[in-house]
Amino acid sequence: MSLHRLLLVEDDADMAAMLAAYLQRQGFHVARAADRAGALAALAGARVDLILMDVSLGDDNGVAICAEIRAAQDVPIIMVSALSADHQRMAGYEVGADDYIAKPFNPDLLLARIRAVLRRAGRAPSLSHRRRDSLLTFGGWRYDARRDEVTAPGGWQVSLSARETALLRVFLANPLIPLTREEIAAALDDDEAADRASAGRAIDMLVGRLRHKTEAGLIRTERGTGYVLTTEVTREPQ
Amino acid sequence: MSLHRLLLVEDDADMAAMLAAYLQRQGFHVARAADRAGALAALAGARVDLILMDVSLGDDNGVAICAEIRAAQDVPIIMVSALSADHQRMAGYEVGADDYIAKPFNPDLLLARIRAVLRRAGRAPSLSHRRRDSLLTFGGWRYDARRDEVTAPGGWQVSLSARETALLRVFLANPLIPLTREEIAAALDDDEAADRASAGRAIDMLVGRLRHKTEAGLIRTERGTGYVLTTEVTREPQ
DNA sequence: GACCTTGCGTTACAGTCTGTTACGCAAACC
DNA sequence: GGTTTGCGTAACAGACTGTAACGCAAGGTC
Repeated sequence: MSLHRLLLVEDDADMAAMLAAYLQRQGFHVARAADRAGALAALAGARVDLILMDVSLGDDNGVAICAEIRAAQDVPIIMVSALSADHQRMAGYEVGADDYIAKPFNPDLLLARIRAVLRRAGRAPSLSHRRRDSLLTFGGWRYDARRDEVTAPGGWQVSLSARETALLRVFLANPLIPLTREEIAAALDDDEAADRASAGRAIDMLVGRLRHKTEAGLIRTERGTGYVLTTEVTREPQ
Repeated sequence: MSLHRLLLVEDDADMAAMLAAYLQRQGFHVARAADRAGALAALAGARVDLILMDVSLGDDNGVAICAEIRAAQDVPIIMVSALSADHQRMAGYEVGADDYIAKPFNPDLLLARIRAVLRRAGRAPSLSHRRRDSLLTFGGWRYDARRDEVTAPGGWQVSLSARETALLRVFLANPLIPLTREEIAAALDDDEAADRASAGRAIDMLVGRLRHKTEAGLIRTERGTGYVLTTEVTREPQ
């Protein structure tokens, strides 16, 4: 595999130089740009495998540039911010960044994330799949597919197990539509085995647990049929 | 699995074009018809897995056409209406439509309903991203991504836990390349927690367990670095 | 309305999975 | 050869998840 080409978009010259040196030592080709114009020029000039972009770029807005690039090309982007404030973090996501890291960061962690994003980008299908529905809202609740985080209307985070999260995803993919236990089982196991699962009452238990953790009328029972998510699901409006 | 074939019956050319483009991008084959005659012709010409029909079609009545098609064939139908009035909705159901959606609709909701109807109709739904590298061989071993089955050279099946399977996938995606624990952790959690995981020795344990179950020199230790899969990985010609 | 049947919610429980800790061996370094 | 560092392994504990059992509630029948 040839070397990966990173484009570093950073207006702080010292930081940019340090990062570039570090990344080159780690085996990457590194191009640098300080502003929007430079970034677009670099993108036009050569193949770029991944962009590392500072959120705050003097006059320019990194988030806006990220969205602009995203709209035109399919280049993975990692946003870098000096602020770890949460709203900034969210802003990075909405725009379609593949990952986010806050300064000051652990160089090894940055490296791990770069490699993870590159690896994910290499297997394109899952990437676009995740980006599409990464932030969903339903009845005041939020689900962040990227981090598998569920947030209650009050802002409290609810921790779900792997299977509960998978179940929630099934419901979110089929809002307002009654689902039979067989359908749920098939969707969960991503394969057959629906017959086996439909025999027992594992789905009932799973729904019960999810319902208990969300403790709202989110999931209603359709007696004799199955279960329904009672709310619409929209992509993050905010 | 071949793509699902949708027939779009819609007399508004702009709406039809937009919907068709969207659905094609989502991985469906889309045929279009603007009226009753066109719809029947399309049905006669090729297999159709699902019909998306506007209720109001100029001179023609979508409800009547729906009933007509229903009487002749067993094709799932989703009715689309510009009116969200409930009696209309009921009319759509009575006529034999499988579902109903009101314009303007959320594209994701439409997609979810299409998938739900297709699933209920007994046609295999599910994601295609697993299919890509479904059969991998490495050093005499085989991994079937579709069934998550691992087969030893002798033909014996080895059962791996979810996490062990995920780890194996990471190695298979990076054959002959030494991976640090941080990289492995990042790839496994598909996100951060690389910092947390790198502290403990969970990865060591995981590798140890996988190594024990495969009990071969498949995974070698790179002292001071991490682990490597020692074999090439090839895609099975099926 | 009284009674019965069926379906579901809930609790208890057990098996499995997975990360942490501790200990000992092996490799590298002096 | 002695010491240090890194890793393999066993033991353990906590979490996750499916099964079984019990009881309540919704519908159905009279």
